[in-house]
Amino acid sequence: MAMGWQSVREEALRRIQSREWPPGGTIPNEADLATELGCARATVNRALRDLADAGWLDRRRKAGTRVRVAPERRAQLAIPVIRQEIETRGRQFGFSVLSRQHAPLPAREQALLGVNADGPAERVETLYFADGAPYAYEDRWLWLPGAPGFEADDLSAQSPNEWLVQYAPFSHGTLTYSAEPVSEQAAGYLGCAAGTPVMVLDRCTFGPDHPVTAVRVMHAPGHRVRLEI
Amino acid sequence: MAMGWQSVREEALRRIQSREWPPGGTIPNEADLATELGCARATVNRALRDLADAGWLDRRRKAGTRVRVAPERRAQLAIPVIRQEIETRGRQFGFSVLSRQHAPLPAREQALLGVNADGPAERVETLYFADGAPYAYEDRWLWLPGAPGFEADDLSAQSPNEWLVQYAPFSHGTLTYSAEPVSEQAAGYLGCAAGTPVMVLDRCTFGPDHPVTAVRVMHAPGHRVRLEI
DNA sequence: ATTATTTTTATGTCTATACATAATTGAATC
DNA sequence: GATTCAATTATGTATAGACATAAAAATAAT
Repeated sequence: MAMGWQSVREEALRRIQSREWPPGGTIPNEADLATELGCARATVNRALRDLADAGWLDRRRKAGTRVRVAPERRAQLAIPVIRQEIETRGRQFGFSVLSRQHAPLPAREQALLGVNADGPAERVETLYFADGAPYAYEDRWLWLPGAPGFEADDLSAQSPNEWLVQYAPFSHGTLTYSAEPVSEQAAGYLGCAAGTPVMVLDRCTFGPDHPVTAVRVMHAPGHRVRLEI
Repeated sequence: MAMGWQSVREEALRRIQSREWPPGGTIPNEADLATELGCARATVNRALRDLADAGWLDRRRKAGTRVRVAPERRAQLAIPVIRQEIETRGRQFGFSVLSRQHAPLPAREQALLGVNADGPAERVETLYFADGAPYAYEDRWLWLPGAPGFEADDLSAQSPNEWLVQYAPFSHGTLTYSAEPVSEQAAGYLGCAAGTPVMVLDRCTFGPDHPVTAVRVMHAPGHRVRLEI
């Protein structure tokens, strides 16, 4: 009857979903399960640890393992890299840098990035296309010390979006989606009426120590953000 | 120098982020690393497996372990349970069931859930409040065979949202966010002008075998969806 | 009754060893 | 050169055993 950890995981998940192990209840300990299933405790441990990571179980030393009443379900969203987003749908990717200039960080971006005004910064406005049609308008502020080499790149080969993925990949940050009426300016770029509801993504990116960039992406009307659970 | 797997993970991540192990490059094999760091291969294995799960490394048998060029960063979104969403911000949760009736599944929901029209279904409209102010309007369709017991509940104690979390927790599904002009009816409930841009969440939930529910949630203007990476 | 202390226990982790498996490498063959 | 097949190798997994650790439970002291 020897089982691998994946089989143990399956069996345990089956018992959870069938309520053989009811929500909130304590399940048998690792040693007993190992005996019952005919495998080593380490194998059971790996399976149960995996289920705990996935949010099905709660484990605490001595207290034992219990079935989560409301399994913590997390939806995962792959970080949007616009080129990928477009090309995986079989459409032609394109972009055009609308403007690029050095300028002091506006107050809003200073606050988002937690930087003082004095650092050198650059603003880049970019329009992205899918099959030639406007896909998104991006207004990006870079804190230059956080993105060394960006200044020198002419962005002819790759978009700012891709540049950052390639040269400043080791970062964390936050994404915030909201629904807003599109600004008059962005409406012009996106080819829609001003005030049309659009998905706006505000994204802040930080390197290990320093802030890197704050971006506002206004998607063309109809854009959807899809997550799986 | 003996290190636990977490220290090994830290050290490996440090080498990746410092480019001591450059993007695209192959890193030393587990056995060598174990020797270098003074621990067992299993410990290194666990650390590297974890980094691979997190998207930093690519591992293939025989081919070895290499550093991902563009680390796959995923943002995680906790599944929105409206009560939690509101209460974690220190606001008072409330809800009111606007309507509840049996009706055949409309074509749109049939398609979303992959069900034929014949099954019994129920529609529930709910308005959610935060500190007494409208927070979201929910239009939910339930496929009753997938939610046994729902019909009998009078929803006085808990909202449909919570009912499902509690009684049909073992599910998967999809979430789709979009920005749309609010319908005239929903605008009335939410207390805003018709056509105002709002975040709309379409959510389909499936049990292990059967569909359960299709929901459309229209959030009050200004709603934000925040993800961390 | 309350508090402090010890014991118990289930999970967390590490180790050495072994074998399994996928995939590359290289040799043998056509 | 192309194809087939075997050898090699790095990761994947399983195991028994050991000790660590957190926290509950039991006990002792106040």
